[in-house]
Amino acid sequence: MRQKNQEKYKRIIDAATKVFAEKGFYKAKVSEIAQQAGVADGTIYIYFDHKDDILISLFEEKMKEVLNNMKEQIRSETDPLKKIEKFALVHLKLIRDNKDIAEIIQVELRQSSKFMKNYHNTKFFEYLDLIGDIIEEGKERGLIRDDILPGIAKRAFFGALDEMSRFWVLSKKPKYDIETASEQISSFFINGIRR
Amino acid sequence: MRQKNQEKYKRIIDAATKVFAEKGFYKAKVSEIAQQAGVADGTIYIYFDHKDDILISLFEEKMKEVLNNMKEQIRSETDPLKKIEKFALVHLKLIRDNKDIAEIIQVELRQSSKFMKNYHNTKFFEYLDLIGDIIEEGKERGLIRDDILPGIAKRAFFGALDEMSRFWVLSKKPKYDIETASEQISSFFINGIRR
DNA sequence: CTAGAAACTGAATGACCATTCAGGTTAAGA
DNA sequence: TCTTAACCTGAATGGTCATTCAGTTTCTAG
Repeated sequence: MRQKNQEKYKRIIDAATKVFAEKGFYKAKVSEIAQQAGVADGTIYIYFDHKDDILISLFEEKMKEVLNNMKEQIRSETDPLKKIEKFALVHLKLIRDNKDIAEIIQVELRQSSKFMKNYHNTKFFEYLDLIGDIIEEGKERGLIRDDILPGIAKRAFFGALDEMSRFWVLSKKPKYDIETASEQISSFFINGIRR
Repeated sequence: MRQKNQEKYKRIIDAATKVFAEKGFYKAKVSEIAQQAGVADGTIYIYFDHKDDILISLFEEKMKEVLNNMKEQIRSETDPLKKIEKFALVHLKLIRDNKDIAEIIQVELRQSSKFMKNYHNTKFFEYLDLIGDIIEEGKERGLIRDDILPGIAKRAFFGALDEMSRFWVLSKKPKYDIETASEQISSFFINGIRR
Protein backbone atom coordinates (compact mmCIF):
# COMPACT_ATOMS: atom_id res chain seq x y z
CA MET A 1 0.00 0.00 0.00
CA ARG A 2 2.52 2.58 1.08
CA GLN A 3 4.68 0.84 -1.40
CA LYS A 4 2.37 0.67 -4.40
CA ASN A 5 1.92 4.34 -4.68
CA GLN A 6 4.62 6.07 -2.79
CA GLU A 7 4.23 9.05 -4.99
CA LYS A 8 0.71 9.65 -3.77
CA TYR A 9 1.82 9.25 -0.18
CA LYS A 10 4.40 11.94 -0.72
CA ARG A 11 1.89 14.15 -2.40
CA ILE A 12 -0.37 13.94 0.61
CA ILE A 13 2.47 14.71 2.98
CA ASP A 14 3.40 17.73 0.96
CA ALA A 15 -0.15 18.93 0.79
CA ALA A 16 -0.46 18.49 4.54
CA THR A 17 2.74 20.42 5.10
CA LYS A 18 1.33 23.31 3.23
CA VAL A 19 -2.09 23.23 4.85
CA PHE A 20 -0.88 22.65 8.40
CA ALA A 21 1.63 25.45 8.03
CA GLU A 22 -1.02 27.81 6.87
CA LYS A 23 -3.87 26.98 9.23
CA GLY A 24 -2.35 25.06 12.04
CA PHE A 25 -3.21 21.48 12.79
CA TYR A 26 -6.62 21.95 14.32
CA LYS A 27 -7.99 24.39 11.80
CA ALA A 28 -6.68 22.37 8.88
CA LYS A 29 -9.39 20.30 7.26
CA VAL A 30 -8.63 16.83 6.00
CA SER A 31 -10.73 17.63 2.96
CA GLU A 32 -8.50 20.59 2.24
CA ILE A 33 -5.42 18.44 2.38
CA ALA A 34 -7.12 16.01 0.04
CA GLN A 35 -7.97 18.74 -2.37
CA GLN A 36 -4.49 20.20 -2.22
CA ALA A 37 -3.09 16.77 -2.92
CA GLY A 38 -5.56 16.14 -5.70
CA VAL A 39 -7.11 13.03 -4.17
CA ALA A 40 -10.49 12.22 -2.67
CA ASP A 41 -11.06 12.65 1.04
CA GLY A 42 -11.33 8.93 1.51
CA THR A 43 -8.01 8.30 -0.14
CA ILE A 44 -6.25 10.01 2.72
CA TYR A 45 -7.48 7.19 4.92
CA ILE A 46 -5.93 4.58 2.72
CA TYR A 47 -2.55 6.08 3.48
CA PHE A 48 -3.09 7.32 7.01
CA ASP A 49 -5.08 6.11 9.98
CA HIS A 50 -6.10 9.44 11.43
CA LYS A 51 -5.50 13.08 10.98
CA ASP A 52 -2.98 12.81 13.81
CA ASP A 53 -1.18 10.18 11.86
CA ILE A 54 -0.61 12.60 9.01
CA LEU A 55 1.11 15.06 11.31
CA ILE A 56 3.27 12.42 12.90
CA SER A 57 4.30 10.92 9.59
CA LEU A 58 5.04 14.37 8.31
CA PHE A 59 7.36 14.98 11.24
CA GLU A 60 9.17 11.75 10.75
CA GLU A 61 9.70 12.34 7.07
CA LYS A 62 10.82 15.90 7.37
CA MET A 63 12.98 15.41 10.42
CA LYS A 64 14.73 12.54 8.75
CA GLU A 65 15.69 14.80 5.90
CA VAL A 66 16.69 17.66 8.15
CA LEU A 67 18.76 15.40 10.31
CA ASN A 68 20.59 13.74 7.44
CA ASN A 69 21.20 17.03 5.79
CA MET A 70 22.64 18.52 8.96
CA LYS A 71 24.86 15.53 9.67
CA GLU A 72 26.20 15.74 6.16
CA GLN A 73 27.00 19.41 6.42
CA ILE A 74 28.59 19.18 9.83
CA ARG A 75 30.83 16.35 8.78
CA SER A 76 32.90 18.58 6.54
CA GLU A 77 34.15 20.59 9.53
CA THR A 78 36.70 19.19 11.92
CA ASP A 79 37.00 21.90 14.53
CA PRO A 80 34.11 21.66 17.02
CA LEU A 81 33.84 25.42 17.22
CA LYS A 82 33.54 25.61 13.47
CA LYS A 83 30.94 22.92 13.60
CA ILE A 84 28.86 25.07 15.87
CA GLU A 85 29.09 27.95 13.44
CA LYS A 86 28.12 25.65 10.65
CA PHE A 87 25.21 24.27 12.61
CA ALA A 88 23.78 27.72 13.16
CA LEU A 89 24.12 28.66 9.54
CA VAL A 90 22.63 25.46 8.20
CA HIS A 91 19.76 25.55 10.65
CA LEU A 92 18.79 29.08 9.78
CA LYS A 93 19.16 28.48 6.07
CA LEU A 94 16.86 25.54 6.43
CA ILE A 95 14.28 27.79 8.03
CA ARG A 96 14.63 30.39 5.33
CA ASP A 97 14.28 27.89 2.52
CA ASN A 98 11.50 25.83 4.05
CA LYS A 99 9.13 28.16 5.76
CA ASP A 100 6.37 25.59 5.82
CA ILE A 101 8.41 22.97 7.55
CA ALA A 102 9.80 25.57 9.88
CA GLU A 103 6.39 26.74 10.87
CA ILE A 104 5.19 23.26 11.60
CA ILE A 105 8.23 22.35 13.62
CA GLN A 106 7.89 25.63 15.45
CA VAL A 107 4.26 25.42 16.33
CA GLU A 108 3.24 21.84 16.15
CA LEU A 109 6.31 20.46 17.77
CA ARG A 110 5.15 22.21 20.91
CA GLN A 111 1.65 21.15 20.45
CA SER A 112 2.50 17.56 19.77
CA SER A 113 3.71 16.89 23.25
CA LYS A 114 0.27 17.59 24.54
CA PHE A 115 -1.51 16.49 21.45
CA MET A 116 -0.18 12.97 21.69
CA LYS A 117 1.02 12.43 25.19
CA ASN A 118 2.68 9.20 24.11
CA TYR A 119 4.39 10.28 20.90
CA HIS A 120 8.04 10.82 21.66
CA ASN A 121 9.73 12.79 19.03
CA THR A 122 12.91 10.79 18.80
CA LYS A 123 14.18 12.56 15.74
CA PHE A 124 14.03 15.88 17.49
CA PHE A 125 16.13 14.60 20.36
CA GLU A 126 18.61 13.24 17.88
CA TYR A 127 18.85 16.66 16.38
CA LEU A 128 19.49 18.22 19.77
CA ASP A 129 22.08 15.59 20.46
CA LEU A 130 24.04 16.60 17.40
CA ILE A 131 24.75 19.79 19.30
CA GLY A 132 25.41 17.92 22.50
CA ASP A 133 27.97 15.73 20.78
CA ILE A 134 29.81 18.67 19.31
CA ILE A 135 30.06 20.20 22.76
CA GLU A 136 31.30 16.97 24.27
CA GLU A 137 33.94 16.76 21.61
CA GLY A 138 34.96 20.34 22.26
CA LYS A 139 35.34 19.63 25.93
CA GLU A 140 37.46 16.56 25.27
CA ARG A 141 39.72 18.53 23.03
CA GLY A 142 40.05 21.21 25.66
CA LEU A 143 38.42 23.86 23.52
CA ILE A 144 35.41 24.28 25.74
CA ARG A 145 35.24 24.99 29.44
CA ASP A 146 34.99 22.01 31.75
CA ASP A 147 32.12 23.42 33.73
CA ILE A 148 29.80 23.58 30.73
CA LEU A 149 26.92 21.13 30.96
CA PRO A 150 26.18 19.86 27.46
CA GLY A 151 22.60 19.03 28.40
CA ILE A 152 21.94 22.66 29.15
CA ALA A 153 24.20 24.14 26.52
CA LYS A 154 22.66 22.23 23.67
CA ARG A 155 19.21 23.42 24.64
CA ALA A 156 20.34 26.98 25.08
CA PHE A 157 21.91 27.00 21.66
CA PHE A 158 19.01 25.35 19.95
CA GLY A 159 16.61 27.65 21.75
CA ALA A 160 18.47 30.71 20.57
CA LEU A 161 18.30 29.58 16.97
CA ASP A 162 14.74 28.52 17.31
CA GLU A 163 13.54 31.79 18.74
CA MET A 164 15.24 33.57 15.90
CA SER A 165 13.43 31.29 13.47
CA ARG A 166 10.15 32.01 15.09
CA PHE A 167 10.73 35.64 14.52
CA TRP A 168 11.28 35.02 10.84
CA VAL A 169 8.43 32.67 10.42
CA LEU A 170 6.04 35.14 11.95
CA SER A 171 7.22 38.44 10.58
CA LYS A 172 6.66 39.43 7.00
CA LYS A 173 9.77 41.46 6.42
CA PRO A 174 12.79 39.74 7.88
CA LYS A 175 14.80 42.36 9.66
CA TYR A 176 18.11 40.53 9.79
CA ASP A 177 19.63 38.29 7.20
CA ILE A 178 20.48 34.70 7.93
CA GLU A 179 24.19 35.23 7.77
CA THR A 180 24.21 38.06 10.28
CA ALA A 181 21.98 36.25 12.68
CA SER A 182 23.87 33.01 12.49
CA GLU A 183 27.18 34.79 12.99
CA GLN A 184 25.90 36.69 15.97
CA ILE A 185 24.32 33.71 17.62
CA SER A 186 27.23 31.39 17.13
CA SER A 187 29.58 34.09 18.26
CA PHE A 188 27.67 34.63 21.54
CA PHE A 189 27.60 30.98 22.10
CA ILE A 190 31.16 30.14 21.16
CA ASN A 191 32.60 32.97 23.18
CA GLY A 192 30.31 31.98 25.98
CA ILE A 193 31.50 28.42 26.28
CA ARG A 194 35.07 28.40 24.99
CA ARG A 195 37.88 27.98 27.41
CA MET B 1 -20.03 43.61 34.10
CA ARG B 2 -16.37 42.84 34.36
CA GLN B 3 -16.57 45.16 37.24
CA LYS B 4 -19.56 43.82 39.10
CA ASN B 5 -18.14 40.44 39.65
CA GLN B 6 -14.45 40.63 39.13
CA GLU B 7 -14.02 37.68 41.36
CA LYS B 8 -15.95 35.43 39.02
CA TYR B 9 -13.99 36.75 36.08
CA LYS B 10 -10.77 35.78 37.81
CA ARG B 11 -12.16 32.41 38.69
CA ILE B 12 -12.89 31.72 35.06
CA ILE B 13 -9.43 32.85 34.00
CA ASP B 14 -7.88 30.58 36.56
CA ALA B 15 -10.02 27.66 35.54
CA ALA B 16 -9.09 28.28 31.92
CA THR B 17 -5.43 28.42 32.81
CA LYS B 18 -5.68 25.03 34.35
CA VAL B 19 -7.72 23.45 31.59
CA PHE B 20 -5.78 24.97 28.69
CA ALA B 21 -2.52 23.90 30.26
CA GLU B 22 -3.74 20.38 30.65
CA LYS B 23 -5.48 19.84 27.32
CA GLY B 24 -4.28 22.59 25.06
CA PHE B 25 -6.57 25.20 23.65
CA TYR B 26 -8.36 23.14 21.05
CA LYS B 27 -9.06 20.11 23.15
CA ALA B 28 -10.20 22.17 26.09
CA LYS B 29 -13.96 22.31 26.36
CA VAL B 30 -15.69 25.48 27.41
CA SER B 31 -17.97 23.37 29.53
CA GLU B 32 -14.98 22.00 31.35
CA ILE B 33 -13.71 25.46 32.10
CA ALA B 34 -17.16 26.33 33.36
CA GLN B 35 -17.26 23.32 35.59
CA GLN B 36 -13.77 23.97 36.89
CA ALA B 37 -14.77 27.54 37.65
CA GLY B 38 -18.01 26.44 39.26
CA VAL B 39 -20.28 28.37 36.92
CA ALA B 40 -22.73 27.44 34.18
CA ASP B 41 -21.58 27.16 30.59
CA GLY B 42 -23.59 30.18 29.65
CA THR B 43 -21.99 32.32 32.31
CA ILE B 44 -18.69 32.13 30.51
CA TYR B 45 -20.31 34.08 27.70
CA ILE B 46 -21.31 36.87 30.01
CA TYR B 47 -17.65 37.48 30.71
CA PHE B 48 -16.09 36.52 27.39
CA ASP B 49 -17.18 36.83 23.78
CA HIS B 50 -15.65 33.65 22.45
CA LYS B 51 -13.46 30.84 23.50
CA ASP B 52 -10.62 32.69 21.79
CA ASP B 53 -11.34 35.66 23.94
CA ILE B 54 -10.68 33.63 27.06
CA LEU B 55 -7.22 32.72 25.85
CA ILE B 56 -6.37 36.24 24.87
CA SER B 57 -7.60 37.70 28.13
CA LEU B 58 -5.69 35.06 29.97
CA PHE B 59 -2.51 36.10 28.20
CA GLU B 60 -3.04 39.72 28.95
CA GLU B 61 -3.66 39.09 32.60
CA LYS B 62 -0.80 36.74 33.15
CA MET B 63 1.70 38.64 31.06
CA LYS B 64 0.90 41.81 32.92
CA GLU B 65 1.77 40.10 36.16
CA VAL B 66 4.89 38.50 34.78
CA LEU B 67 6.05 41.74 33.28
CA ASN B 68 5.51 43.77 36.41
CA ASN B 69 7.12 41.16 38.53
CA MET B 70 10.17 41.02 36.28
CA LYS B 71 10.54 44.81 36.13
CA GLU B 72 10.37 44.95 39.88
CA GLN B 73 13.05 42.32 40.36
CA ILE B 74 15.38 43.76 37.76
CA ARG B 75 15.20 47.21 39.21
CA SER B 76 17.17 46.19 42.28
CA GLU B 77 20.29 45.50 40.22
CA THR B 78 22.36 48.30 38.78
CA ASP B 79 24.98 46.46 36.76
CA PRO B 80 23.55 45.40 33.39
CA LEU B 81 25.39 42.12 33.52
CA LYS B 82 23.92 41.40 36.90
CA LYS B 83 20.54 42.29 35.53
CA ILE B 84 20.94 39.61 32.91
CA GLU B 85 21.74 37.07 35.56
CA LYS B 86 18.77 38.15 37.53
CA PHE B 87 16.53 37.97 34.51
CA ALA B 88 17.48 34.38 33.85
CA LEU B 89 16.92 33.38 37.43
CA VAL B 90 13.59 35.12 37.78
CA HIS B 91 12.33 33.79 34.47
CA LEU B 92 13.15 30.22 35.30
CA LYS B 93 11.76 30.51 38.80
CA LEU B 94 8.57 31.78 37.32
CA ILE B 95 8.38 28.70 35.14
CA ARG B 96 9.04 26.41 38.04
CA ASP B 97 6.43 28.01 40.23
CA ASN B 98 3.75 28.43 37.58
CA LYS B 99 3.82 25.40 35.39
CA ASP B 100 0.36 26.08 34.04
CA ILE B 101 1.16 29.56 32.90
CA ALA B 102 4.47 28.37 31.56
CA GLU B 103 2.85 25.67 29.53
CA ILE B 104 0.35 28.03 28.03
CA ILE B 105 2.95 30.63 27.17
CA GLN B 106 5.09 27.89 25.73
CA VAL B 107 2.54 26.24 23.55
CA GLU B 108 -0.21 28.68 22.94
CA LEU B 109 2.02 31.66 22.41
CA ARG B 110 3.22 29.90 19.29
CA GLN B 111 -0.19 28.86 18.33
CA SER B 112 -1.66 32.29 18.78
CA SER B 113 0.11 33.77 15.82
CA LYS B 114 -1.77 31.47 13.54
CA PHE B 115 -4.78 31.20 15.70
CA MET B 116 -5.48 34.90 15.58
CA LYS B 117 -3.55 36.40 12.74
CA ASN B 118 -4.42 39.85 13.96
CA TYR B 119 -3.72 39.52 17.67
CA HIS B 120 -0.38 41.12 18.35
CA ASN B 121 0.99 40.06 21.63
CA THR B 122 2.25 43.41 22.79
CA LYS B 123 3.04 42.26 26.27
CA PHE B 124 5.32 39.59 24.98
CA PHE B 125 7.29 42.10 22.95
CA GLU B 126 7.55 44.29 26.00
CA TYR B 127 9.00 41.37 27.85
CA LEU B 128 11.57 40.79 25.12
CA ASP B 129 12.40 44.46 25.16
CA LEU B 130 13.31 44.31 28.80
CA ILE B 131 16.25 42.22 27.67
CA GLY B 132 16.93 44.50 24.73
CA ASP B 133 17.08 47.51 27.01
CA ILE B 134 19.51 45.86 29.37
CA ILE B 135 21.78 45.10 26.45
CA GLU B 136 21.58 48.64 25.14
CA GLU B 137 22.49 49.92 28.55
CA GLY B 138 25.41 47.55 28.72
CA LYS B 139 26.67 48.74 25.38
CA GLU B 140 26.41 52.36 26.41
CA ARG B 141 28.37 51.70 29.54
CA GLY B 142 31.02 49.92 27.52
CA LEU B 143 30.39 46.59 29.20
CA ILE B 144 29.11 44.87 26.10
CA ARG B 145 30.71 44.60 22.68
CA ASP B 146 29.79 47.21 20.12
CA ASP B 147 29.07 44.70 17.40
CA ILE B 148 26.29 42.99 19.35
CA LEU B 149 22.87 43.56 17.82
CA PRO B 150 20.36 43.82 20.66
CA GLY B 151 17.51 42.72 18.38
CA ILE B 152 19.22 39.41 17.86
CA ALA B 153 20.77 39.08 21.28
CA LYS B 154 17.53 39.56 23.15
CA ARG B 155 15.88 36.82 21.11
CA ALA B 156 18.81 34.48 21.51
CA PHE B 157 18.77 34.92 25.26
CA PHE B 158 15.05 34.57 25.58
CA GLY B 159 15.11 31.56 23.29
CA ALA B 160 17.73 29.86 25.40
CA LEU B 161 15.69 30.32 28.54
CA ASP B 162 12.51 29.34 26.81
CA GLU B 163 13.88 26.13 25.41
CA MET B 164 15.07 25.20 28.86
CA SER B 165 11.59 25.89 30.18
CA ARG B 166 10.06 23.72 27.55
CA PHE B 167 12.22 20.90 28.70
CA TRP B 168 10.94 21.31 32.24
CA VAL B 169 7.37 21.74 31.31
CA LEU B 170 7.41 18.55 29.28
CA SER B 171 9.55 16.27 31.33
CA LYS B 172 8.36 14.71 34.55
CA LYS B 173 11.62 14.61 36.44
CA PRO B 174 13.54 17.83 36.02
CA LYS B 175 17.13 16.92 35.42
CA TYR B 176 18.71 20.23 36.31
CA ASP B 177 17.75 22.64 39.01
CA ILE B 178 16.75 26.20 38.24
CA GLU B 179 19.81 27.70 39.82
CA THR B 180 22.26 25.60 37.82
CA ALA B 181 20.46 26.20 34.57
CA SER B 182 20.13 29.90 35.08
CA GLU B 183 23.77 30.24 36.06
CA GLN B 184 24.90 28.30 33.03
CA ILE B 185 22.71 30.13 30.59
CA SER B 186 23.51 33.58 31.86
CA SER B 187 27.17 32.70 31.97
CA PHE B 188 27.21 31.58 28.31
CA PHE B 189 25.41 34.67 27.36
CA ILE B 190 27.32 37.18 29.41
CA ASN B 191 30.68 35.78 28.39
CA GLY B 192 29.42 35.72 24.86
CA ILE B 193 28.53 39.36 24.63
CA ARG B 194 30.78 41.16 27.12
CA ARG B 195 33.57 43.28 25.86
C1' DC C 1 -41.66 45.30 50.48
C1' DT C 2 -41.82 45.41 45.29
C1' DA C 3 -40.67 46.10 40.54
C1' DG C 4 -37.35 45.95 37.29
C1' DA C 5 -32.82 45.05 35.99
C1' DA C 6 -28.78 42.36 36.03
C1' DA C 7 -26.81 37.82 36.46
C1' DC C 8 -26.99 33.27 35.96
C1' DT C 9 -28.41 28.66 34.36
C1' DG C 10 -28.16 24.54 31.46
C1' DA C 11 -30.77 22.23 27.94
C1' DA C 12 -31.30 22.78 23.04
C1' DT C 13 -29.49 24.17 18.65
C1' DG C 14 -26.83 24.00 14.72
C1' DA C 15 -22.40 24.05 12.47
C1' DC C 16 -18.62 21.74 11.53
C1' DC C 17 -15.72 17.90 9.95
C1' DA C 18 -13.27 13.42 10.71
C1' DT C 19 -14.19 9.13 9.25
C1' DT C 20 -16.68 5.43 6.76
C1' DC C 21 -18.27 2.62 3.11
C1' DA C 22 -21.07 1.20 -0.94
C1' DG C 23 -20.10 1.51 -5.32
C1' DG C 24 -16.97 2.73 -9.30
C1' DT C 25 -12.32 2.47 -11.66
C1' DT C 26 -7.88 0.65 -12.85
C1' DA C 27 -4.48 -2.59 -13.91
C1' DA C 28 -2.35 -7.09 -14.35
C1' DG C 29 -2.43 -11.72 -15.37
C1' DA C 30 -4.54 -15.52 -17.87
C1' DT D 1 -11.06 -10.16 -23.70
C1' DC D 2 -12.33 -11.48 -18.89
C1' DT D 3 -11.54 -11.66 -13.83
C1' DT D 4 -10.68 -9.89 -9.71
C1' DA D 5 -8.06 -7.70 -6.38
C1' DA D 6 -6.29 -3.42 -5.24
C1' DC D 7 -7.40 1.37 -5.40
C1' DC D 8 -10.02 5.24 -5.31
C1' DT D 9 -14.13 8.18 -4.78
C1' DG D 10 -17.13 11.51 -2.41
C1' DA D 11 -21.68 11.63 -0.40
C1' DA D 12 -23.61 10.31 3.97
C1' DT D 13 -23.07 9.52 8.87
C1' DG D 14 -22.45 10.58 13.51
C1' DG D 15 -20.17 12.76 17.23
C1' DT D 16 -18.56 16.71 19.19
C1' DC D 17 -18.82 21.03 21.05
C1' DA D 18 -19.32 26.36 20.91
C1' DT D 19 -22.86 29.31 21.44
C1' DT D 20 -27.60 30.77 22.39
C1' DC D 21 -31.64 31.96 24.90
C1' DA D 22 -36.01 31.22 27.48
C1' DG D 23 -36.64 30.80 31.95
C1' DT D 24 -35.05 31.44 36.90
C1' DT D 25 -32.69 33.64 40.63
C1' DT D 26 -30.42 37.47 42.81
C1' DC D 27 -29.70 42.14 43.48
C1' DT D 28 -30.91 47.12 43.82
C1' DA D 29 -33.23 51.19 44.36
C1' DG D 30 -37.33 53.40 45.43
